[in-house]
Amino acid sequence: MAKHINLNRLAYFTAVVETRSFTAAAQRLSTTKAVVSQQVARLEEEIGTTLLIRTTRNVHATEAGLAFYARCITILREAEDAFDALAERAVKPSGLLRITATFDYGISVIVPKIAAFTALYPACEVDLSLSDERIDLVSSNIDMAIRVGWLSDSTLQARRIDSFRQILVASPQMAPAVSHLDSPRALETLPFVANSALRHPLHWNFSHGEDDPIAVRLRAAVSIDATLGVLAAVQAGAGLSVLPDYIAAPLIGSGELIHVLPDWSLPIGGIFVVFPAARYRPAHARAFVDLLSTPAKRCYCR
Amino acid sequence: MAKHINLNRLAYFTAVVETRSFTAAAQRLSTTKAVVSQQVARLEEEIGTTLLIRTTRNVHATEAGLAFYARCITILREAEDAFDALAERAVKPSGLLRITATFDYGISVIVPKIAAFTALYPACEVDLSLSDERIDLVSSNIDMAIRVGWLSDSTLQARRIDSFRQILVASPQMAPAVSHLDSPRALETLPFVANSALRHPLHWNFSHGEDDPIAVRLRAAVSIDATLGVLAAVQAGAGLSVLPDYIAAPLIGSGELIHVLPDWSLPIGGIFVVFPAARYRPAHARAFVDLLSTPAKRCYCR
DNA sequence: ACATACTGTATGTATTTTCTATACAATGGG
DNA sequence: CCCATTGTATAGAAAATACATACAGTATGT
Repeated sequence: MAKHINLNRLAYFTAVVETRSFTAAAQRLSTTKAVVSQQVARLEEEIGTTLLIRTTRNVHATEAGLAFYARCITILREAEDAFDALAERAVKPSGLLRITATFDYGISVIVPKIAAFTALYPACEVDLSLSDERIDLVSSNIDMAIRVGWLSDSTLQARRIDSFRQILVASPQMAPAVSHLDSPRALETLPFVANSALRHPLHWNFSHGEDDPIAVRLRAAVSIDATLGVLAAVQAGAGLSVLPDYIAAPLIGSGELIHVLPDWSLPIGGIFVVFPAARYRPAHARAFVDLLSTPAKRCYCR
Repeated sequence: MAKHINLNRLAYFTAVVETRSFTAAAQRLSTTKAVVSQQVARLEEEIGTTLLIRTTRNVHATEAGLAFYARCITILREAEDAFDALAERAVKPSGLLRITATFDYGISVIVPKIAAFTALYPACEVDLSLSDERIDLVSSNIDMAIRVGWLSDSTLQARRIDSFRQILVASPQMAPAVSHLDSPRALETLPFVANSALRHPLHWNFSHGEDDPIAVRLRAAVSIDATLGVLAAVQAGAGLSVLPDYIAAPLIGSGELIHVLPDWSLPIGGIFVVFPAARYRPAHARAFVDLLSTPAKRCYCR
């Protein structure tokens, strides 16, 4: 068996056959005739067959050369098509985009974005997986994950696409107990719905203007490991809790929740999009991130 | 438009997809994993798309990579077929073999050889062009020419496959005039049929044993430019002439011609097969030359 | 839990291949 | 017969590839 086949030489050979000239072939390939001559010579050497008969004035293919040429052009045509298809895919978003996001942010922010995205790029399909677990992007073949809070795993490529405020809320039925509060200290005796998905569900730093933040340790009446569950508990009157603005703001606006201690603020969190460690991002992923990064016209608080 | 496509990288990529491992792919290609890694990385760089997602423990193709892989395997399969077809053609004689030969030698020697050749290689067809002219092998797309005598054109590749004696003959009806001759000198007054296809149709050097040859200049009663025409003239009694042994011997054996001055010999000529200046000879041409070179069991003179 | 073996990648160097820039022999046209 | 043009040859430069090794990360086996 021959060592290895060098497919790159096929292009030189076909160019010579088609132009019936080494010089013209060199021009078409924008190289020199010496290179074309050498490449074709090596091709013939590799396959041990004379493909072209050259005189100083004329070039034409042998019988074997003609048969080989016929195969070459289909091979080259197919290769070109394959590369073109990739290039098109790289430029024009298409195909299936697999996303994972947390329940809360996914439902309230990502789903509307996806709707806008598929309207913009009809060639794209989106598969959204809502889960608060940290799924392995590679083994699940996921193009991007939307993660809320603070990044822990640093091996993956991430990009901050948004930030969120955390808001202390209560149900309107608790208004009598919370509307007169003027310091976070007073919260320590009130029932609190803990979000056990957080790293420190009961420890909160409240800031007021330029003053130093006040660290408060709350008392968990209920612990739930999903933000939307916390919301339900709060709405059911189980206690106060902290919710991200993208959840709380609409409900505060509609009066379904009340903003407790509105002059005090909690740390700002980040929304990150995380990618598998791929060198080149597919076009649909790039396009979706662009859409995510465009400033939404939402203005939850204030 | 991208610079240039390097088709050689496709083999590396497909090997990784099929083995699901860079290491295994390297083994299959009998190279190192570092090379495979680099080649695939460059392929991805060239096309600007991530084809494979690698973790330290696992490799699998992206959506784009899978689509590209599907195209790659057909391309590689076709290329392999194309090269295999060439190799087979180089090994197993097949296809059309174009030969040109002189009328005389062609008819008396080549045609029987061709019959044997096509019987031996049923996949071969032979196109024999009988002509005493020196045809241009390249422009006529001829695989080999059988030439008789002495080579003049040295740019072509040639190989001596046979030699022939030249025999002074006459028709039996001239026997009274020639049977008593004992020296070539006596020929100068006899009618001679000149073969004007030769370079010096009337000038002949007769040798006798170890003596110096005797140069004789003959008188052309008739000039004909084809050996078979000369034969016909001789048989018609137009005069003496010199014929190659492969023509004369059978006729002498059957008594249709007589050998004049049988103790004197004329220069030995060569039979040459001439090829176009191709580096690699097609298999059917090689096989035919092999057949030509096998010593025929003919023994015309003596 | 921890050592281990194995993964893919990175790096530096050697080797091969390809390119560039000539010069050259051969050939056909004017 | 001169001259332009053909394909090839050659040497040196540049690039690509191969090789050997080292490394970081992670499954696996105990």
